[in-house]
Amino acid sequence: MDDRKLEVLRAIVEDYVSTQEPVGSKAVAQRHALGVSAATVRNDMAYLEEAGYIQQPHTSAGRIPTPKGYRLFVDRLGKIKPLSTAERRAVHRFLSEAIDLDDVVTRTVRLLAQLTHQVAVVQYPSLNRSSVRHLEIVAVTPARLMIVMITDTGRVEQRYVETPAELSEDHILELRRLVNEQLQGKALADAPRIIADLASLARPELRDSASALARVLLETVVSRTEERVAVAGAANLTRPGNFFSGSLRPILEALEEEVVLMQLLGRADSNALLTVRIGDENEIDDFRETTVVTAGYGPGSVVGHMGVLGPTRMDYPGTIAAVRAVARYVSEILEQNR
Amino acid sequence: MDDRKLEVLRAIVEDYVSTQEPVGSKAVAQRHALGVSAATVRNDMAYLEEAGYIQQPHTSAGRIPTPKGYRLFVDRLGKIKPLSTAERRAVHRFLSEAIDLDDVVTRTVRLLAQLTHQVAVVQYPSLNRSSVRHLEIVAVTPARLMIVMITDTGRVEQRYVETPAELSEDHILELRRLVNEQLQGKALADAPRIIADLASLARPELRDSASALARVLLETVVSRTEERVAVAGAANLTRPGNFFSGSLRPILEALEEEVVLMQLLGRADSNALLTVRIGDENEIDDFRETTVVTAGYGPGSVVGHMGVLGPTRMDYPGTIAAVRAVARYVSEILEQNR
DNA sequence: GTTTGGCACTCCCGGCCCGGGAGTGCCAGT
DNA sequence: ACTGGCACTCCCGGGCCGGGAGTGCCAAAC
Repeated sequence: MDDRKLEVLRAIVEDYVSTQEPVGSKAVAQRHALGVSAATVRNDMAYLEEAGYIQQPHTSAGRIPTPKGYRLFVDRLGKIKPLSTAERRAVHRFLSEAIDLDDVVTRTVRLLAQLTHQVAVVQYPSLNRSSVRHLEIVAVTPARLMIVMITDTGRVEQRYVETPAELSEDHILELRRLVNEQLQGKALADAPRIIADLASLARPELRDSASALARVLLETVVSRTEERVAVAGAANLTRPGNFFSGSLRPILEALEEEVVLMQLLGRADSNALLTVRIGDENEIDDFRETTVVTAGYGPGSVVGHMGVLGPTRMDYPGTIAAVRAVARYVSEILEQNR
Repeated sequence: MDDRKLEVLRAIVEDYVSTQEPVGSKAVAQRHALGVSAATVRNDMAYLEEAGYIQQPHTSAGRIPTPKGYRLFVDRLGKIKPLSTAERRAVHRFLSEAIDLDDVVTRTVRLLAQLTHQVAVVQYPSLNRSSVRHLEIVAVTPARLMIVMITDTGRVEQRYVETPAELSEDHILELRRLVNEQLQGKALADAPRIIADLASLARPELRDSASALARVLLETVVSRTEERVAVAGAANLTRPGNFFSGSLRPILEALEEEVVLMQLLGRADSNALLTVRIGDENEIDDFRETTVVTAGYGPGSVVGHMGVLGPTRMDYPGTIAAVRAVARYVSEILEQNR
């Protein structure tokens, strides 16, 4: 595979991304000073098509890249173009105004959508990668408690507990001390084990209440609300160029399914800095024409993922740069708030 | 205005809503046993058109209702059709599984979207219609506090406070007692007044910290995150019949703008049980072809609104019944959790 | 006076055809 | 190995046309 052939592929990808129209040999020869004629480009194109990097929508049309072609472009040809300093400054300013975790996530997802003109998805810090900062127990009525769990990433979870007996103010203080002694600073992944022993550590008269508490706590740390995600920029799906061959329907539906979104953001265990999944690499039927660019974020270690979702014909260098920059800055913020 | 003319209007609205196609005189005469011929119906139609209740998309097409026509239908003709018992049971089961306020809102908005096949919008309980259940103060570091406010509707707000001096465990206990004594059970609308005096009630050595705390508390109760809303069912915009004459773009954009959504849900001060705003009654340009059905909800008094948004050609009786039923049941749940 | 059947008229809609244009593949020449 | 030329293919948009649905009006009937 010739150097010039690679240049031709790059030209096709770049032109197609910016014009959204199949690109012909003449256009490539003229607009990118390759120093060869259109006929030569045609020969190279025939080769690239044979090799599966580009294709024709129909005979006698220009060429468009295949997923395989985009893959080669991303891996070997695209030079990531960093954000402008103005953009960079805007990111910093906008994110540093966030007042709490919810706000950080909300702002992040909007920012990503706006920077990339695509649909953005941000996962809330995953509970099983966080640790307990504090557990609070509040009496709502004498036999009804509210427990509030605050994690090191700033997530707050609350649950109600019905206790078998009425509890005095002192009892509550005691329970609060107990659970915090045991759980504070511990990783949530380890919490179930600790919680199992919780009741046995309480004084006999409190044991029943403690085990009711433990039951709800356990539910909280393995809760199904664990994987929350925020979405923004759905309107970008209707941008002229972002038109998907099918209808928007399945995409819009998928965007409301947490399960699907989590699948798109990637395995929870992946610690890769940045991932680009192109077309059918996504393994979900409705996303055959979709590219997903994701990055992990977190203070030190990865606690969640964020990403952007758009048509395979996207501006890869720009999108990758934006996702990476935002993920880095959010990580910094979480680091500071620890 | 003749009784039969009203029947003709009802027939037109019902047929148009179900078929999405202009309805002609023949269809009306046949399908709705009016006992008159098509020619007679034509005369009535001419009258209804003259009066502004229906219109022709073009000469020699059938008629479709105007917003004014829908309005008359809703006010005088539509008999609300209650949910089936199966639906009713599904609503109860689905909502009663909610584990916290967030979950209630999320489930509600999905339920509404699913029941009505439209876009659903639910406002979180408005802070200034709630009261304080409990305030929690947690030391993150000796000079950094986290305050968590829990309202009677179950909303949780958190903020960080940097204190001018390091505080001992006892100091924190004291501050916690102070703010709870002053604020517990008080309406948030009254809170600013109370907070203003907070610092003066603290012991001299805590006064600086108390006023730092008060500043953040004040910010919290008048916070701009006050009006949170949840949206679901955007995919329903792409249903065949829900096709808006323009593109989806402006609608999708509006759905991500809290300000616009709040405007659609209606003035915060409206206590009307149920509101239907048809077409240009919405006073927002992008929603000229949209109907919004909203209801207030809350334990006893209204603390927020929920609603459904769809094309003017919607199933009014069904939608109204669904919104009303869900709003009632959510109110019950909030009542129980108090 | 209201209702009805008849009838001419209007307008949309889908299918069809057609010419222009863009792009290709191939070939012979450099 | 590259280039210019050329015939070929196919999409696309515009224009044309006939069928069908629905109307408005009128004269006759109830």
